[in-house]
Amino acid sequence: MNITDVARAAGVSIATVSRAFGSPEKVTDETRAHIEAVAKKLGYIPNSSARVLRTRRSNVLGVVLPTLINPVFAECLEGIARAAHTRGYSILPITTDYQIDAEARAVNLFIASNVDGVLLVVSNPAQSAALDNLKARHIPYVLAYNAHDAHPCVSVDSEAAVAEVVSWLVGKGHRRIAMVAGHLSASDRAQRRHRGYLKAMASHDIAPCDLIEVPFMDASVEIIGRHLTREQPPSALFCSNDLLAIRSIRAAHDAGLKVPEDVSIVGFDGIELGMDLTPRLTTIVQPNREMGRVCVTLLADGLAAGTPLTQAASRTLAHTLRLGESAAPFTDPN
Amino acid sequence: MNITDVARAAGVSIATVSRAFGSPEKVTDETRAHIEAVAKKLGYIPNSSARVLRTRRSNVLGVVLPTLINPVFAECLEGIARAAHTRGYSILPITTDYQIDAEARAVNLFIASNVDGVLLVVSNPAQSAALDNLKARHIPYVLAYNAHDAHPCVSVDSEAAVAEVVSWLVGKGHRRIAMVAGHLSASDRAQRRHRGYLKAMASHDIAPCDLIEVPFMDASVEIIGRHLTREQPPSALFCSNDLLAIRSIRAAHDAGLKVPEDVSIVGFDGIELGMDLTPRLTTIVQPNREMGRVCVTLLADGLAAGTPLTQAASRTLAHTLRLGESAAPFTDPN
DNA sequence: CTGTTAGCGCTTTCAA
DNA sequence: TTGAAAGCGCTAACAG
Repeated sequence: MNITDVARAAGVSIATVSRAFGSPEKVTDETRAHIEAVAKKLGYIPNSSARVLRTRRSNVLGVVLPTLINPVFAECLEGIARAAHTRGYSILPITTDYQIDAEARAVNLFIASNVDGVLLVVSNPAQSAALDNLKARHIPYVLAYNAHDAHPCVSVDSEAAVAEVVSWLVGKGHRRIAMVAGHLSASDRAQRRHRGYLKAMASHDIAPCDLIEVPFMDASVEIIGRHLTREQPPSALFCSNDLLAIRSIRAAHDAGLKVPEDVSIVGFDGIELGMDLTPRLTTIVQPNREMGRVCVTLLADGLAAGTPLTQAASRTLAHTLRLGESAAPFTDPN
Repeated sequence: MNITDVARAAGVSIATVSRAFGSPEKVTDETRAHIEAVAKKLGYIPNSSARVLRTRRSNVLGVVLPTLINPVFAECLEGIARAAHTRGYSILPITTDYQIDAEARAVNLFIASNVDGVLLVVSNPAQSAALDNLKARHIPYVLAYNAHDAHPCVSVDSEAAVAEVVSWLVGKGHRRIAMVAGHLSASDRAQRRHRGYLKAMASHDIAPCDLIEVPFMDASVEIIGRHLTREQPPSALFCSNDLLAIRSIRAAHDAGLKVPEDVSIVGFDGIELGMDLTPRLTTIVQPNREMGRVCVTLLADGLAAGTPLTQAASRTLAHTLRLGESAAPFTDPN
């Protein structure tokens, strides 16, 4: 079932069939209707491999994300999918599970697939074979959540956001505020947030606590628990993401501590689920869906205009501090 | 940068380059190494549109899921992605947001893309244009989470699972057990679970409560709350999925009820997050990743064997009841 | 407005 | 083992 079959059945040339589908305005309403009817009866669907091969355009955007288990990226992907669909693009999403070489593999697949543009969340934009490859081939790309001078990025001002939430905690009387993060080396996001934490603490003339680094998600509850039960435990935990905040709440509970009475816990990301949790998560909200939407817009507009996308296209989106129930004013346990 | 460039640079014919990539054994080790070196230097990546057009094989599996916001499907997709990668397939995932016509559109896209097989979670397998289309074109497909006689399906025994958790509640003294679900019409899963609930209640000679139907996720907390504060409120809530269970916990809290002391709440799905919540979710665990893996295996094996996939290939995977902290023995409030 | 035709990059006979 | 050449389905000149 191909264009030739349809042409024969409709009694027209393949060129006319092609036009009826690709540029309907170049064909009489009558013949177009006829061809559509015939095509429908035959169940004809144009072969996109052939079309892509011929036109060198796929109307596909490649998407590289760390994981979909973290709802942040699932939400972002929903935003991407919706915006892409609106603009006539399909998406080809790949998850890397935080493996850097998977980023490069994904990009190779995208190149083979003739994607028109790529949207990525990478580990380290400063040093990325995947990005080098895209740049060398002049394939338009945008980074989401990452922030780097040399690349077009859509992100929030992490340092400012962290400063905001840390200042809020300080304003509520907290002094022993510890930060919880995954491996800092796994993402520039965690590093930025950590830097924000250090700066914020310094700006309030408070000594930062040692970073609570959680190398494996499985062990996180246990590790956080150890820090909550040590001598002079923190009265507040700033978690690098909401998933860690959820686990911190669990760890507190296991340690016999009440949240927020005994320990305040704040997150970062603003996953939608956080609003339905008990206690509601206090967190920095990033506009995750919007983030995806803006990336697609940048890509699609650049593609439409034929202008290459550069770092100048970068956008910083607004974040908000969502006050939930997982953080409260400091109360002296003594 | 195409096969011709590489051939020229390597001083061989394009056929030899093609073989060096596609069937290395048909080429001398020496020439293969030479071609690989040249190709690498040139950054050559074979154009898959051309390959697919020529071979009519894409090594791509289409995947249709309702949404990735529900972690059940995100987890399943992780299983799919991993298994697909292992077997040399890429995946092309599409989310429908529970819109039936989006299922059909996705399948059309898959056909245009020459996918080798399709994995779906549909709304209603009994009546699905998407499935009809796949069947008519002899494209191998498997359903996940759905269960239907006429299609190859990978699922758990929902009715048995629901019976298990309801019996557990009854065994703990609960009698007023209500079920919470989204629109029943939106998925056969919810319908099956509801049927399981009715049967289980009947088997214990307990009158079922009216179904608490939650049409929109946004309003769910409020709606569930109304049911918890009515005259003779249920002492236990069986939720059709974990996301609803989380919202039910929220609703209970808002109504001034303690979970599980005042009301027991159980879910269905076994999302990984449930284990880290406070209280830990009591729920029926489906092997979500495994589900994805099995689907891919079925598809890939069928493709390798060249045998069409039929309902005979269906698999029922084992579920488990995970006892968390959100459900406890019934205590009379008086 | 419609038809003819070349060719996108690749795989695969068929011959050498 | 390698090369020459046909052709997968489609689009876009170009001609009429």
